[in-house]
Amino acid sequence: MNRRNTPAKEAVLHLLAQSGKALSHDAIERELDIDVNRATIYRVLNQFCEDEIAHRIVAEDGKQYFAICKKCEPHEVVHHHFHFRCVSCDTIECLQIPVQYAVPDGYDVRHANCVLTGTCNACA
Amino acid sequence: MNRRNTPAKEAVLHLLAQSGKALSHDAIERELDIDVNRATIYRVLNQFCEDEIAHRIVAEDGKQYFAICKKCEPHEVVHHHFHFRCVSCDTIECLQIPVQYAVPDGYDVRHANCVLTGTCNACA
DNA sequence: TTTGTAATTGCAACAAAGTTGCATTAGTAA
DNA sequence: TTACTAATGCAACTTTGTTGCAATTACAAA
Repeated sequence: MNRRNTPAKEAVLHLLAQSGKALSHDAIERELDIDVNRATIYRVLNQFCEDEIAHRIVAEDGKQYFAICKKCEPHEVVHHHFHFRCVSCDTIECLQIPVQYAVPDGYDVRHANCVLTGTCNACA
Repeated sequence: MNRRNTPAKEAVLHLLAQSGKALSHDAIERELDIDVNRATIYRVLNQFCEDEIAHRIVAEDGKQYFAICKKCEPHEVVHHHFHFRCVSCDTIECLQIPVQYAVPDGYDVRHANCVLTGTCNACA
């Protein structure tokens, strides 16, 4: 499936890159300059994840958040870092802190979804 | 608000305790011996979390899972351990592995939601 | 430039998870 | 037994995310 460049993709990509944070679908829809249908935004975001342009985090609110973080560009085998959700400013950011663990024998970890919640330094 | 003992609460509590895993609402509804309304199950589960009898984990599927784990009974200030979701047997269990991190200055962590995903030793 | 194909989009309908208002039922303390 | 109020069931609703389908549109090839 060849990818095509479209205004919707460009706008979402730009927004994610420029925000530097993990954004939920509704935040993206709200902050986008142009009008893009909800379904389209989801499709674009899912495609970004498929193509490993962005990664997806599921927060405690059960919602998906999408982020592009340069630091994890060279996708490691276990490209996992903590995320921080600030309850005050309601944003999620990627922390450059690797998730460290040692699982019991026989366990095979393919993915990690780690979100810390609290207040960030800007809101302290 | 005084708590009352009811068949629904007892059944859910017993199921959670006996399963030893983190269960989603629908798994609970399915495995319960008695019929309990969906809304009631949610209310019971939320109450357990409020009373710190159980804890809630949100997995990558965006669903809430509830668990009672004896090991974390004496609720530490930061009572956080990893959870493991096995994609093969579709269960979530509490790992007795503490979540370790060092957040940047000014960040105040109140809660952690960490789920590792892969295959467990039973399914390897 | 023009054209053809398939990727993309919008719309509407849908599914799943979870919550809530309200009337009824049922613990439990007095 | 009684009275009070917590708990329940039901139905309606909200939110998040997905999907089928017809209409557009990006883009490579002619």
